[in-house]
Amino acid sequence: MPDMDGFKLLEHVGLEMDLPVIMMSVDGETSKVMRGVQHGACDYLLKPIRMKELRHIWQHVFRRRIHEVRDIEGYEETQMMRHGLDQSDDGQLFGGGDLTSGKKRKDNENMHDDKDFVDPSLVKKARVVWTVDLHQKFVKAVNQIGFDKVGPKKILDLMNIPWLTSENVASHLQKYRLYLSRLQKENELKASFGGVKQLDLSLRDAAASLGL
DNA sequence: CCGCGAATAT
DNA sequence: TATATTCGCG
Repeated sequence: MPDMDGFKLLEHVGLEMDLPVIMMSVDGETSKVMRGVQHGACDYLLKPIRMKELRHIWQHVFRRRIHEVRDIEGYEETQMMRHGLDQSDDGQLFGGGDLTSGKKRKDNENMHDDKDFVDPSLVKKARVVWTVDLHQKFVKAVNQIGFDKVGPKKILDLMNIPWLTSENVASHLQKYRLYLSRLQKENELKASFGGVKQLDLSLRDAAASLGL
């Protein structure tokens, strides 16, 4: 990336993609690390990264998530301002029992022993973006089937786009129908009350309430 | 169980 | 607003 560094990328991701970010760099300068974390990175790991860190990398995301939840719910809990610098190898990423001195750490969700699997609840499924291109295929399929017989499944098949689901199509179809009915409604009104301007709104409402 | 689609949620 | 998810129905 000739014209972008990790920080700029971090900014873009945070702004446009809603993905958790963990920065990695050989540069351990405190200011850089803080900058990364303060700008939304879940953590900042120093290279070379050790296997243990990698194995527990999800905890960085999870820890941050817990903080967010607690903030919202108004928990106070004095969490030491720890930015990413706890390079302490397997260093208790959750700050072990140290912070909450004395209290024993119960089997919190933290204690996850299941090593290697990423919590699916942390991974967001990408939203489908209905680009013009995609929409055109959609419309094409709809017309090809016939307005009356359309269903998400048929459309999906005709569109032939593997990653698309029938739910995606169903959702879009719902919107599409609303859009069409809106057009139709306007046309009907214009047809019967052509030039009338000021009364447009009240007439529409009257017609609607009468079930016309 | 499946496919829909209206309602509702995010 | 755009898209996702839920839920009752046939």
